[in-house]
Amino acid sequence: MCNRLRRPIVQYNGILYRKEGNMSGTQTGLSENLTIQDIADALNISKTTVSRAISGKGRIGEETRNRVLDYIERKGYRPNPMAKGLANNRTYNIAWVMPGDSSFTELPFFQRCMSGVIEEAGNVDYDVLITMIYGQDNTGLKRIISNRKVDGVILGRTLVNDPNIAFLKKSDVPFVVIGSTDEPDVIQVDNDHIKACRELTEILIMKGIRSIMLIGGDEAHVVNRSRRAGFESAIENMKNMNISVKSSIHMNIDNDSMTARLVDDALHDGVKCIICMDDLLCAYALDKLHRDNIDIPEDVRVASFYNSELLHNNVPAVTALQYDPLELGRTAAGKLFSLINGEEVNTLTNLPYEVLLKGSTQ
Amino acid sequence: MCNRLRRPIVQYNGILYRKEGNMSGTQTGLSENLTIQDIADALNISKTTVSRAISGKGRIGEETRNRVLDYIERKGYRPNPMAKGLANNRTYNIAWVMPGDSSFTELPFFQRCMSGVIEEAGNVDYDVLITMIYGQDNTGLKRIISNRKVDGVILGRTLVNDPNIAFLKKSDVPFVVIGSTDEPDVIQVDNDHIKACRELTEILIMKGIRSIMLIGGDEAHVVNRSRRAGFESAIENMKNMNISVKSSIHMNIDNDSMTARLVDDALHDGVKCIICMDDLLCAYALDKLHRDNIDIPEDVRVASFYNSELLHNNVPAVTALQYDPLELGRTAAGKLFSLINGEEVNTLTNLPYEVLLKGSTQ
DNA sequence: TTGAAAGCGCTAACAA
DNA sequence: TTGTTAGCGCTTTCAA
Repeated sequence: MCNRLRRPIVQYNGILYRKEGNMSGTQTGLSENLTIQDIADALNISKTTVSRAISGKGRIGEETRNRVLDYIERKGYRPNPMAKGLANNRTYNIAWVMPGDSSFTELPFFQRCMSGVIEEAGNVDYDVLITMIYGQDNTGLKRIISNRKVDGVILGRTLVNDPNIAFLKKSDVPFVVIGSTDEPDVIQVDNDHIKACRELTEILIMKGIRSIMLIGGDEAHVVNRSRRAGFESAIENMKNMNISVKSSIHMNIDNDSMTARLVDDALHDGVKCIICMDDLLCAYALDKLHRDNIDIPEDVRVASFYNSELLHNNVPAVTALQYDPLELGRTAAGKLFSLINGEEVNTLTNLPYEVLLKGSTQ
Repeated sequence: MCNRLRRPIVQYNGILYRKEGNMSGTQTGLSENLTIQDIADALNISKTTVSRAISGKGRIGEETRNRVLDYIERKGYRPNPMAKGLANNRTYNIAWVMPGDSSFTELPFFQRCMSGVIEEAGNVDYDVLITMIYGQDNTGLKRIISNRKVDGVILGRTLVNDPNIAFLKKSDVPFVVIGSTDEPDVIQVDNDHIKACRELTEILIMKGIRSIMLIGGDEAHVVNRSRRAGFESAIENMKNMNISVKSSIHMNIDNDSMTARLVDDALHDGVKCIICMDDLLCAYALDKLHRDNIDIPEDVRVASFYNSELLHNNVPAVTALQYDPLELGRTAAGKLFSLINGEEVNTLTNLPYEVLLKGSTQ
């Protein structure tokens, strides 16, 4: 059951005759598995001409082209991607690579990036194949590459000394990363986290805050290092302006109890502002503060270096940096298609960000 | 830049000679783009023989086969999927279709199902192409189907009168749905929600609860109708046993304020147990109860027809039904590959569930 | 047990 | 402007 239709081949005297036309009066109203040969036969022209009409490459008479295009339109012809792929050495697929650990996979960030990638791919009739990296295990990616299942790859995030980047560089497949890396010659699409975090931190300090705690995530992730660097650079800048700020930084925090403990410490030490590197950490911190009936912003201010739905229902609204992951995905895919088409692409692209100043730091 | 290697074709006197061997001393240690012809040449046998050694089909000498397999192993040969696909009329890809509205995409449920699908696909050297349905808009799915980019499709959830199921049935592409449907002849993988919800409801009633409110989601989703049916059937059963239970059902609830209002009503009406159809609704309800300082289970008991991380941090722990989405994904993919290989597959598969009785209904 | 050759559906170089 | 033909890398039929 469920076999695709195949044009019947009829055999007489050991000679193969292809049955003319196509056999389907289909339910979808589309002729299935029509080939350019069928079209050529129907219009009394050659395959080449049909191919030219479709691709737009090579000279072809205006009238002939229209005849072909009309016919194709009417019959709902779609080229066979396998055949095209074989002839062009292309798959018309790209890969989207994202972390497989559920704590990351489920972050809206990656979902949105992926949507952007899919959207952009659809525009050029490409599809998106998905694979996950589970910790160190990138067998999925390796399979896809060595099987030559895609024309390019988008890496959803970057690690410090990223083994996947190293692998992709060697693999000779075009790729783009969402995020930043020190690795040279890698096409990167990112937000300028250093600048954004510096800006937000400086704004808070300018508001008079003189004691800040920064709660940060896994240092293996480039983005977390960038956020830290932005924060530190703000503190440094202020110092140069003779504004001295007491600050502490706590990295590699990844669960609610660690966060709660830090929040306790902060309150105990008279910290006036807690900045969290991402939405999840911030949600943990807010949770803890609410449980303890601490008033925000009266008792302590709170800000997040990444905004998301997780923070949307909080009262008061949370000051945060806002990015557009959908656009990151779209842009990365756009760059990748340029690469695939052999165009030059600049290495670094920074997308804009917004600083949302809300009640939590009033 | 970044173009794939192509074997150089050298032309003398108008005759094309393919340059022997392959040109790469590659960084990956794998010979790239080796073909069966190259292997045949190297071993002084024919393409056909090589093909036979690889596929295992057709007669071939033990020794020849081993020579070929050894060579392939050493050189890291991987067949070109485009060429194989063209010859076999296969793509070696399947599609995973899930709702694109962010409120759904981001549910852990779909992520896990997808992981299961990807895992199972990897086992048979297939890859997973992803597409999303945005409300009524299934152009992505249509593109994939009419472009013949996949050998089969897995639909991540079912709707009442699902237009995607109708579309796929007409399309002649094998497909499996995760969820249930009234549509005949559709391969379905699901949990028995009716039975599970009936069971949990009956257990709660047996514990002495005589007034229950059910808060449910979108009735366009088959799963929500099933959960409702299970609940109703429990009430009915109890009635037949002369246990009369006061109950109310509220469907199509999809945000926190609607939920909060219902919780208010429940408390006002002396409802003793609030059951939510899914994790998100339950999280909304718990939020509201905590804000109002209502004691669980003393003042009101709470249960959920779907367990997830969203409920894990609640105190007390929440009574809920538990499923294994990863296994749903794996199973659905397994069925799909059977279909693709022309095997018979039974239409209905129900995976097990667990009833977790926790503190929230003590 | 092995090989020659045709075919999958498309592109592109060359000829007309 | 159009057609002929070879080729992409694999499978499969038929013959040896």
